[in-house]
Amino acid sequence: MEVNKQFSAKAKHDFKLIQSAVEGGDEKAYAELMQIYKKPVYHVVLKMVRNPDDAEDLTIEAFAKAFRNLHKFNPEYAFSTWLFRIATNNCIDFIRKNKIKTMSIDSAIKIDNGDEITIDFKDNNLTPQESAIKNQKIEIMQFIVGKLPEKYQRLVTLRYFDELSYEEIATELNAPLGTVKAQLHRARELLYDMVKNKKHLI
DNA sequence: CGGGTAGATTACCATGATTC
DNA sequence: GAATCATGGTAATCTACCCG
Repeated sequence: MEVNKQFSAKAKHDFKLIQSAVEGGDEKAYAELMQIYKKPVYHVVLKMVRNPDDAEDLTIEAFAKAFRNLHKFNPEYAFSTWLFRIATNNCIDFIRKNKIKTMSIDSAIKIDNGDEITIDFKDNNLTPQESAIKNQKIEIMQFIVGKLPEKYQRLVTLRYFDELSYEEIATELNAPLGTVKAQLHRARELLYDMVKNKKHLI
């Protein structure tokens, strides 16, 4: 592990610790790294989640992840940079998870590929006209899909209206399969979101 | 039943945009 | 110019279903 000369003494010290941690399995080195960075990481995390309990958890998680992957650490960058990125990414994922959890309680949308598209609205302004709305579900569906970012429109159209397989879509769009899967997943996420917050529809 | 597979979800990370 | 947060790509993993 060659240390870049332009790093500060502090950063160099970090590298030493990392080295003895990862190569020598030195418990103390781990402890010291944690000691040094625990507070800063905690504060970063806390700012993102605005909840001390979650911040505690996420801080520990971040360290766990970082240490688990210490051998993959690229010494081209300062350790702090790397650590913070792990911490923030972890937070982002956490926040995402929570967002999903809190929605889809008062609204549900279901898409399956048997040519059936159903949308259920279940919130306070339930009216006798609700059934009428349901009759227009496909139109609504197309309307909502029309509001998606173009990228996703394409995906959703191919998948749910043209009924192509993931692989076919991947070929069609010349994109990796994993990308197609993830993007479609996100498109669905967006749809849920839109149905929930109807303001987005206008 | 079990293993094969399409599809769905999740983890991980990089980069971009925005704000301070 | 760093801090903060969003968005996106990729791959691994999980799940449900089918067919033998």
